[in-house]
Amino acid sequence: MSEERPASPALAGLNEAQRHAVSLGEGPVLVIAGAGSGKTRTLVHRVAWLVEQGVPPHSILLLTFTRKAAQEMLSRARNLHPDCAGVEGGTFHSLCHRLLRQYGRRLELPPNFTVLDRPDSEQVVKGVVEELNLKEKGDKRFPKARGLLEIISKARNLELELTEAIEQFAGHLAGYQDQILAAAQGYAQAKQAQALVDYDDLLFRAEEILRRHPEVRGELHRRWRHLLVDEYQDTNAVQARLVQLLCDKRNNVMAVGDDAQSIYAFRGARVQNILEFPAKFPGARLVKLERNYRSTQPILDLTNAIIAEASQGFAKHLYTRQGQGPKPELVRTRDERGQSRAVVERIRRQLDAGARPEQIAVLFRAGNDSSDLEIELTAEGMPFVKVGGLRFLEAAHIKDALCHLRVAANPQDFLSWQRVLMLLPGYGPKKAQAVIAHLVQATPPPGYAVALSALPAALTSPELGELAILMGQLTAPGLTPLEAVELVLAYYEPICRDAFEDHPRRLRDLEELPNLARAYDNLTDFMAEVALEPPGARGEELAGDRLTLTTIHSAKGLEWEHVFLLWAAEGRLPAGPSLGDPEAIEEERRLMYVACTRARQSLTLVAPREYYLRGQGVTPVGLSRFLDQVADGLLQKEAAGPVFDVAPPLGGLPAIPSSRGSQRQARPFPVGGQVRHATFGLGKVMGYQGERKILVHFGRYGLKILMLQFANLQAE
DNA sequence: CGTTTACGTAGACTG
DNA sequence: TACGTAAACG
Repeated sequence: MSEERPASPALAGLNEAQRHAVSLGEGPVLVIAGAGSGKTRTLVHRVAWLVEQGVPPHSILLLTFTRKAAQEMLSRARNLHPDCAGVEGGTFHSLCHRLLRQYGRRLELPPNFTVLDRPDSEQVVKGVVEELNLKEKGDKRFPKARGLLEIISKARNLELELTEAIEQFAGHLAGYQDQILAAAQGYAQAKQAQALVDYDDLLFRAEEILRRHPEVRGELHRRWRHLLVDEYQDTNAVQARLVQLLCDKRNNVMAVGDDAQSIYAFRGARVQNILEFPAKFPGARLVKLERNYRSTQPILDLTNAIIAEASQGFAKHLYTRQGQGPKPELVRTRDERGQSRAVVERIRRQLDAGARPEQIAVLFRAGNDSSDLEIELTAEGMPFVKVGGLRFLEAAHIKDALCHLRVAANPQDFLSWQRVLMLLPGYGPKKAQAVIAHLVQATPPPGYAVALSALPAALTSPELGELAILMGQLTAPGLTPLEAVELVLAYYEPICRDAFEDHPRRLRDLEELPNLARAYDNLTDFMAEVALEPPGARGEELAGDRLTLTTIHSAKGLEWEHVFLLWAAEGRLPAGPSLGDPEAIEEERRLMYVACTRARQSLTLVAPREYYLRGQGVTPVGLSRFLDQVADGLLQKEAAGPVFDVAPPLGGLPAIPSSRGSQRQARPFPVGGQVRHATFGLGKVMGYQGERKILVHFGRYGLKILMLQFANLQAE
């Protein structure tokens, strides 16, 4: 590198374009940062540079896509200039949350409001549907709470009338329009009545405050003089307006992003925000970062070719001085099993060649696209972490525990009350509702604990007495979140033990809660932070020495030495539902681009020639159009060896040729017999898959394919 | 008898 | 995992 060494640490070690962006003076700036072009580095140095220039750290606000990203950037900035410790950072949602706590009273929102996550919102919607009797008995086609919420949320995010959203995204539900409208209205009312706020509300209500209250705006303008926004390509319309509202006349805003990596249109993100930035902020300076520091030239050649076909966006062409490496490899396999085996085989080779597991990732479009591979990896004894699956916070047992804290923080949160009450033996929906009806009459805390002990005899029980005691303890003044969590765990652990067969694992999860709570000094803050950005699923800390399996969405911003992409096939990437819609196809293209640009050294794209489609049986599928359009020379095309192309015997389950692993006894359990599994409990043997896998149907968990070697089944 | 609980089965993208 | 239905509970 030929860059000179400036005296300023904030300008050290940057290339020319980066240094230019970092050291621009006042006024709006748009940084178009190609994949791997040092976007984060640029933001970090910009923060440090501003501080070096004498800008007070607390007057700088850094908005990022995840809280973790903000923390990482600020900690790196601190290394450049210690005063950066005072810089404020977070996500749009966390910012709005803070604003609502502080100024929410102006919208008649009490400061102890509860933030609803997705499943919470579904519960509320479900309650509304029941209460308003929107669904006719036995109507199977009536949309589920999840579907209703999807439309409601989509309409809000895209800022459409609900009727339009139905028409556009759920034409098949047109017949239910009135019910959907009523559900949406009831949902809004329920939220208002119980001081509940969902993710969308956080943004819209914060905007409302800023719009309606110039004095708040003024206060914030005096507080934050410089605004930096990361991942601008994934902001939605409200977020873009929030940025404008947060800027005063000087428009000291730096937006950083890559229009080629916009992959959240499905939830309202607008690529247009970044494309329109120069128009919205007159005088904006545009800086393009096109030098890539991540990937080898052959990988960049491919990704450039993929994105070159995109229909709109800032023209840019990434280049690197990283030098050469292997061409991206395209592997066609017969079917999904072949895909899994091809990937396992190659990973094995890479590990043998000295690669570290944490430097290898397997990417895919949808959460379930990796299920077969997961079986294969488990069979081979290759440990992995899966990112983008169920969130820690959404696991039933974690929610159970947290709901106790939530009612302590916000006694009006009847949704959480319901959950808390239904954990008691003998309390189902009806009885819980009856108890809540009494609570509604009571005065807020400490009256709630009292009200619980003053219920009519028919509604009480010894267990409810325990709960009343707990609630009394939780509402004690000056209780720290840590103490509160300990109290709840002491109460909840026995319940968890009774409720779940796999309680050992769940209890281990629960042990994490005190650790999380330790960092907060009041309960309301703790609850809000946990709801807004749940701590990574278990595994995040265990990630060392393991492969990563992740959805492309969750891989955003990350990189690995070796990257595999599963299902580079029509119908998967691009995904089936997108096929009819040109804009959706463009987003799929960007997904392919994001996936491929995660790779540093090697990139392997796998595409089975057929897949199983529910209802249609085995269907042949073509190579993803995004790879088909690309010049031949860019890919190393490889058919997987014959071992991957073994045809499954017709009419039966495919037998897997197994090379490793010792079989003790071929089929130790009779088909149709009962077996017991430590986690899944009692199940019925449905059959075998090859010599090593057994199919068992477990009542609660459905059909499972288990490795005989590891499953530890007991005949029953 | 109304409720709770247990059971069996269909259904799923992406945060 | 979630929902609808059927058995068991009180």
